[in-house]
Amino acid sequence: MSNPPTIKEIAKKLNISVSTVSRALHDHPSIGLRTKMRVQQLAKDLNYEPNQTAIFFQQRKTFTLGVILPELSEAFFSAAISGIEDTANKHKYSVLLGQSHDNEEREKQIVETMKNHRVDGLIISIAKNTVNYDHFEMLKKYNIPIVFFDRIPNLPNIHYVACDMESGTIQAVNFLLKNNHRIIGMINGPEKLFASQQRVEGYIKAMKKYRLKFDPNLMVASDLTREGTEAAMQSLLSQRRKPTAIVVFNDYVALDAVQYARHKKLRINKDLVFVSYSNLPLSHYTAFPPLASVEQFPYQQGQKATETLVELLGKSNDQQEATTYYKVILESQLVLNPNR
Amino acid sequence: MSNPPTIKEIAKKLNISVSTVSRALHDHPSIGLRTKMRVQQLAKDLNYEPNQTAIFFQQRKTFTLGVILPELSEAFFSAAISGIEDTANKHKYSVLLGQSHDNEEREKQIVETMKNHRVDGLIISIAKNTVNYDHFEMLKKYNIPIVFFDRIPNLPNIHYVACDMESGTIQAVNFLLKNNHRIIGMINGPEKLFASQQRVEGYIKAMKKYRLKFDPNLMVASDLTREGTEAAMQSLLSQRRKPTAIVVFNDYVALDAVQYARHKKLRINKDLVFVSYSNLPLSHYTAFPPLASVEQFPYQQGQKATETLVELLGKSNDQQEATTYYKVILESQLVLNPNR
DNA sequence: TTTACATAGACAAACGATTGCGCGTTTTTT
DNA sequence: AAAAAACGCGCAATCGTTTGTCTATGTAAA
Repeated sequence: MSNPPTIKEIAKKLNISVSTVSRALHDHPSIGLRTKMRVQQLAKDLNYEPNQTAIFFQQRKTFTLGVILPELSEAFFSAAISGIEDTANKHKYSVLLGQSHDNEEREKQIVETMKNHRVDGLIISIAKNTVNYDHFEMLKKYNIPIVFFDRIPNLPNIHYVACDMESGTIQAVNFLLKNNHRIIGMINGPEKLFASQQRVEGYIKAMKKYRLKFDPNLMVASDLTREGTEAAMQSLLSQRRKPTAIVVFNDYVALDAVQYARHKKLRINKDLVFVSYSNLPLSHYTAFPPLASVEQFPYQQGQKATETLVELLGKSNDQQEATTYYKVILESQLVLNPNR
Repeated sequence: MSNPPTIKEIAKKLNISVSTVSRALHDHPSIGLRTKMRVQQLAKDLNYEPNQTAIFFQQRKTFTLGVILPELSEAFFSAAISGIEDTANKHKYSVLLGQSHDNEEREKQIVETMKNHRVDGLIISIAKNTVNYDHFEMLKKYNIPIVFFDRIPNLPNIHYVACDMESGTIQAVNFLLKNNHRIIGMINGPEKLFASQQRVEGYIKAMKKYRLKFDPNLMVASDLTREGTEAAMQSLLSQRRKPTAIVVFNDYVALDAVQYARHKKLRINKDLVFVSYSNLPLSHYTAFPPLASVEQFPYQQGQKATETLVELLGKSNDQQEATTYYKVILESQLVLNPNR
C-alpha cells in the first residue's frame, strides 16, 4: 500500500468506529482495555503514524515556531538559531526559517508566509533598517505572539530578549579608561536599533563617571558595510582630538576598522586599540584582534527567546493579554582577548 | 472578529456557495465575471487569506522542505542553509529546520518529526558518524525524496550534490609539489565520509603523477575535535620523514593544527605550511592562515541541492522513479590566501 | 418550435483526526 | 429486585478548502 495508514483503516479492520480508535490511541478512559490493546497492536503492526497536517488543521495549532533573522550566515545569528532550534525541539516544536537579508520588504513577505503557515508564534530579530512595524502589529489580531531578540523594534508593548548593551558598553569604556585612554571613539550601528541607543547611553555614563565630557565628534555611525565603516574611521581619525581607542559596534565592523587603520599605517594596539562587541570565535584567531569584546551570548538569547515564547503559548489568550510583557535582559560581559 | 475570515463567510455574505467562491478566487473559467469581481473584492475587503493548514491537509502537500544539518553554528553549514532558504523561498517553499549535532539518534528522531510534518522533501547533510541508513530508506516508502549534500551516505541509489574533493585535493597537492614540498602529510576526516575517501584518492593520484610513492604514515585521521587533531599532528610530526607541508580536512581543524604546531615552536609557513579546505571567510583574517584552501561553495551547494529537490518534486511519482539519480558535482577550487 | 449546447453556479464528498453527546449494556447500590 | 450509576462504544459534526458531477437558465442551431 502506498498511502500511509489512517485511523479509518484501523477502524474498518477491527470493525469499530473511528472515534473509538482515536480514543484508544490516546488512552482515553472510556475505552475498554481489550479494544484498547487490539487497536494499539494493530496500529503498531501497520506502522500507523498520525497525519500531523490533519491534526494541525483540526486543532488550529501547528507546533511550529517561525524564526526570522537577518542573515543566517552571520556567526551571531547562526549561533542564535542553533539555540532556538535546540530549545524548540526540546519542547516538541519545529522551526520554520526565514531570512530577511536586512530587507524590510522581504521581512514583510516572510511574516505573511509564516502567518499563512499558521505558525504558533514567532521569534524575530528585525532587519537593520526596518522602520515600519505594521506587519508586526498585524499579527496581534491573529493572536500570533512574537518574541523579539537582540535586534528589537522601538515599540511599547512587546516581548523581547536582549543583552544589556548599556552595561556592556560601560564595562568596555571603563576598561579603556583604566588603561589610561582618555580620547575614546565609538563606531556605532544604525540609530534605529535599540542596541545602538543603549551603547550611546553606556558610553556617556561611563565617561561622566570619570568626569570626562562627551565629545559628539567621537561618536560616529556605520551602516555596517565595509564602506560605511571606512567612512566612520576616516571621520574619527580626522578629528583634532584623535582617539587612542575605539569602541566598535561588532567584530565584523572591527575587522574592517582594523584593516583600515593598518592601511593608514597605524600600529594596532599601540597607536590605536579596539574594543568591540560579539566576541565571535574568530576573533581569537585573528591577526589583530580587538583587545576585548562584549559577549552577547547569542545561543543563550536564542534559548531564552524560545523558552519565553513557549511559555507564552502555554497560556490561553486571556492569560496572554493579562501577562505583562516579557522583557528579558541578559547581562553582557566584557571578555578580554586571550591572545591580546 | 477574532478568527480569520474563511471562504465560508464570503459565501454566506454573498449568498453563493463555497465552491463558487473557491473557483472565483482561482479565476476558474466557469465563474461569471460579475460574481468573480464581487468575490475578489469582498475577499480583499475582509483581508481574506487562505488557511494554508487546510490546504496542506487537503492537497497532501505542505510546500515545506525539511533540512537536516549537523551544526548550524558552523560557518559551512550556515552558509549552506542560507543558500537553501533563499532558493526554497524563490520557489515558494518554506524551510523546516533541524540540527543533528552529529548525533545519529537525534538525526533519526528529526527524520521522524519531519515525516510527521509531511514535508514534501528533505535536504540532508548527514551526521559524521551515522552508519545506519534505515531511517533514510524508510522515507522512500512514503514517497518523500531526499537530496543529500556535502556529507553524503555511502548508498547506491540516492540523489546528491557535492563538491569534487578529489580534484580539489589534486589541486592542493599539486600546489605544494610545485612549491618543492615532497613530504606532504594529510589530516583527513572520518573514514566513513565519502569526502574523506575522495581526499585520499586525490592525494594518491597527485603523488603518483609526480612519481612519488605513497607513504601511509603520512595519512592520519582526525575525528574533527581539537583533541583528535592534536593526536593527528603528533603522529605526523613524530615520523622519521617529517612532513614539510600538511593538507588538513578543513579550516577549523587547520586552526587547531596551527596552534599545535606553534606550541611545538614550529614556524608556520617556514618549517611547516598548511593547506586546508573550506575557505571560511575567517581564514582571511587569521594570524597564521593556511597558504591556501579548497573552496567548497557551501552556499552554492545549498542552492543546487534545493533546486534539485524542487525539480524532483515537480515530477509525478512515476517520473521520479524513472529519473536516474541526480549526482551533481560542483568543482571545488583551490584559493590562495590573499594575506599569505 | 424543438433540440442541442454552452454558461454559471450549486451540491456534496473528500482529506484525517478530534470530541460532545447519546444510547445500550453491565455493574453497583439500596 | 428495582433504580441508579458506571462503563464501553457509536454517531455525527467540525476544522477550511478543493473538485467532480449535476442542474437550471439562456442562447444558438436545426
